[in-house]
Amino acid sequence: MGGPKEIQRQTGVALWRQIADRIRASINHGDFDATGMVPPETVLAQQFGVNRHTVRSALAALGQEGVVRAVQGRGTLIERKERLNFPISKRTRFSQGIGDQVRETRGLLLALAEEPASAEVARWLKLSEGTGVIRFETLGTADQRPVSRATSWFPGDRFAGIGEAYRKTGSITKAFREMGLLDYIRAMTEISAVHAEAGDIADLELSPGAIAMVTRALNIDLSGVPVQYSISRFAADRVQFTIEN
Amino acid sequence: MGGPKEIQRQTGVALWRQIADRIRASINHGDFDATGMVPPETVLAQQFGVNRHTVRSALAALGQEGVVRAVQGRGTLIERKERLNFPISKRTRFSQGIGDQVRETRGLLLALAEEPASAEVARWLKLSEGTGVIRFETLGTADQRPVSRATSWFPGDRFAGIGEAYRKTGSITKAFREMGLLDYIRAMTEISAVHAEAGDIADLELSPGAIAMVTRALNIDLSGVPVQYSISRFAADRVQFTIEN
DNA sequence: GAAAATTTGTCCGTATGTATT
DNA sequence: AAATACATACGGACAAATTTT
Repeated sequence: MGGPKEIQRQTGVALWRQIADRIRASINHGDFDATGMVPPETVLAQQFGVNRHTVRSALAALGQEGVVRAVQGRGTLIERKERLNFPISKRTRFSQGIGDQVRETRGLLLALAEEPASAEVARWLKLSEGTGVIRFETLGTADQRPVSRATSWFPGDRFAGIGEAYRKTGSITKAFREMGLLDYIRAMTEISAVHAEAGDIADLELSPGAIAMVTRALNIDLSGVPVQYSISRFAADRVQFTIEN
Repeated sequence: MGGPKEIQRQTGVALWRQIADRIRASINHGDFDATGMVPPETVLAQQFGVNRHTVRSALAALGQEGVVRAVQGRGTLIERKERLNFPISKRTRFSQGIGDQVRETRGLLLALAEEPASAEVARWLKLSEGTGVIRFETLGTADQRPVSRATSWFPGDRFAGIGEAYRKTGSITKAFREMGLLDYIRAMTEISAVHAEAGDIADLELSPGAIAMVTRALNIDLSGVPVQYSISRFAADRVQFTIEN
């Protein structure tokens, strides 16, 4: 396909938008399946008979959609996506819910600290502000792909040593069990969506402009005492949530 | 603040990124509260000592974040955002949940049609594929701002005439009541986030690159019979969802 | 391992179109 | 009608990252 593709000027539809639509269609049609990449910008520019910058605008739009991901020096990769489903219920656990969808799930402890509770953390954990809490920074992966980046807080007195337990097991549920907490309940989950920030892009291997779904969740024990408050940031193009009532 | 602002070249951080960060900071600092708008691109370009296109890259990034919204011929408006909270539970209803957060909520019926059920709709409503269903296209607004754009399907035989009832009342709950269905339950809700498509941008008054949260939900009556399946698209920067267990 | 080629990223400059004031 | 302001498109130059030679 050497000749210039049929895109039209002065129609009220911007060239970059027409080109983006055509490239998306080609991707969906499987034209680039051999390489998994879009042709170089210079090649596309020549094929469409436009300036390279116009092609870049088109690819930028597709990047925002999550259809492609540009890598400097390498090329523009086509993103394949299968979404993991996270069921949210009283029994919500990270690894359990998606256990049947992937081969391997892991929780990696990035950082662990003991600190005084902020006003927000204290409110959710029903502690006095400044009480000692344990903070986890964890990365959730499924099949070697990062899926979520979470910050969790636990009451410090009750769960001293939970860091070790988590390192050993790679699971909050199992760590709780080692600490004598046999069961817990998801009391509240809040979900919103934002544009990925620099930290998300690094931790979750996202492209700039990607979407992060942010959840704030509270877990309580069977007598209603808060045991974990966490803020998680998910790679939006790799997950969805379901609530079954 | 007349002179050129301090942005640095050759630091490994792109000029447009530095400028975006500075403009965001100025907005948060309230520097532009008088007009509610960012200064014109040409002015910013001069202030920062860069080309207008570099400023445009910065503003485009802020547009993606939802911080600003450019309007051709007018200027670049600063977006104020207060997020509406949508509780999701067995008793989930659009207007009820957010009733205490806004002064006025409305549901507007954009389109109404009777059609044969697609495979997907039939599966959720537990009908045979091709059975007659009623399709609603509705726009949800809160305080004159569009919040959600929903497509809903109802079993055609049971709810013939529901369009009229909805037009009169502006509420699904009340329309159901007029049809003799006094109560219903939210059985399932699925939440994901995507980049807004052209339709979202038009209906929800979003900027290109904004985020849409997509929910798929099923309502059933008290004996478990499906009464409504709907796919809704929310302006992500105006909403959040909470699940209370 | 080093050099060259390839490919995307950033920035500037200019011109013209389109929408609003 | 004119001025203002954003939108699109082109052209060039160089930087940065990766792959190939």
